[in-house]
Amino acid sequence: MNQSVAPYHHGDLRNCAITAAAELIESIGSYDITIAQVAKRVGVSSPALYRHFKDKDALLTAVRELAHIGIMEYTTDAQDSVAPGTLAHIDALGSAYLRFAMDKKAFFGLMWENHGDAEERRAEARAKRTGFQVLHEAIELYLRQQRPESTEMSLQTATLLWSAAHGIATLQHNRLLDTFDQDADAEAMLRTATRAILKVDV
Amino acid sequence: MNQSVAPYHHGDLRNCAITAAAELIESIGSYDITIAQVAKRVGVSSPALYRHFKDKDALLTAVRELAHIGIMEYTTDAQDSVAPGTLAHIDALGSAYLRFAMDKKAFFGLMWENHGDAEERRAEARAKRTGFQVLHEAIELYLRQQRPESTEMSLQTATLLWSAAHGIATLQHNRLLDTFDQDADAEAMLRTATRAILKVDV
DNA sequence: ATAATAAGTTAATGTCGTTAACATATGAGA
DNA sequence: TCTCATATGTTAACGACATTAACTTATTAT
Repeated sequence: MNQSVAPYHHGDLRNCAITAAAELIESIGSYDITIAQVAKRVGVSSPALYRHFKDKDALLTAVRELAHIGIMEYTTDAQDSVAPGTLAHIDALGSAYLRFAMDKKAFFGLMWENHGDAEERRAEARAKRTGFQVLHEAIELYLRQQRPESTEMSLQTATLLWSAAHGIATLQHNRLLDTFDQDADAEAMLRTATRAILKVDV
Repeated sequence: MNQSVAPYHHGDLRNCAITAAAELIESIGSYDITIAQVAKRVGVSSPALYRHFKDKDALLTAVRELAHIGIMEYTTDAQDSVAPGTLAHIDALGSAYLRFAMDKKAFFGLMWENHGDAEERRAEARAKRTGFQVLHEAIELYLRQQRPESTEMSLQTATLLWSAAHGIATLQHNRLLDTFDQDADAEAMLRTATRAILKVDV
């Protein structure tokens, strides 16, 4: 049998360690954590974790997966109350992205780091692409309905809009938005960017 | 006398250490360096550096200043060949930003980290604001000449354009642009974003 | 010339990631 | 049920690192 979860001695150390690491990160607001801290939190010795993770980075990679799930939840929730392919839909996706970045600062920072071996990176790229697809589909639908002549640009448009959202989120994350413009409002900025990029008259 | 540079035993350890750290960062393509590595490069013992820097982060902060100077050079060069306040001027600034991000990957990554004590952070915020001012002024000039009715929006416009550039640069830096769109071209994207945000017909 | 101080040295400390060597629990098959 | 291979855990130990302590030497001001 090759069940992915093997409750031997501890029961489920691998998952507990991931959860503990995530909690730790959330509680200290930084992903600069220690194997020893995680081990202590689970009530196990540090080397025990090496039975389940190649190294510290493998543990963080697992936490990054959690973060991807987390942002996907924000995204999914955001879509519940909007009609697919509307401008409101696209706004809701952007807003979810910005809210996740602020609510879960440490996770947001962590999930865009890129360490890990090639295999881990490939897996993460897949997760990120999946998140991107949601935006891409919303935009493709929007363009097909509102600007059919631009439908073929949907991929470029989605990439650009994601970049804008990511830039706003990142700068806000680093407190730079305030530094540049005391009155900056991330959500308003993204709405402006969205309309400009989709060429909707404001 | 209180000369900021005091050439005692070594001559000018402080500056040499900063330079050595920068060279090291450039050569390994990562800002994950070690006090010992820097000390060795300068030919001095590790603790010697603590006569000049409160801690490792203070050294990295000094390197960040170098990085800011570096990006400012790209910016200044970019402005040499363009007429102030033109669209070409704004494009040149954006292009310089993207080129710096790719040419000096490690520095670009380092300069947006925010560690350090409050004092250091304040100093860095000033440097960043100075860089931002260049874009802000170019945009203000552009709007005054081309879209006088939007001149009052220059600060918001500059902040938004910077965000877009930063997002594109960051995603490219993390290899995510390729992940989303195989054919993504950062410069072309930024030009598109610029025109959309400035509401110039393409 | 000398005292104060600036700037360097080696030794030592504590933390961390990681591996080694060893111990024990679990499940599969005799 | 007994036994063994293996999975999972423990403590001890190592090397890298940031940092501090204690000590030494060079420079400057008097």
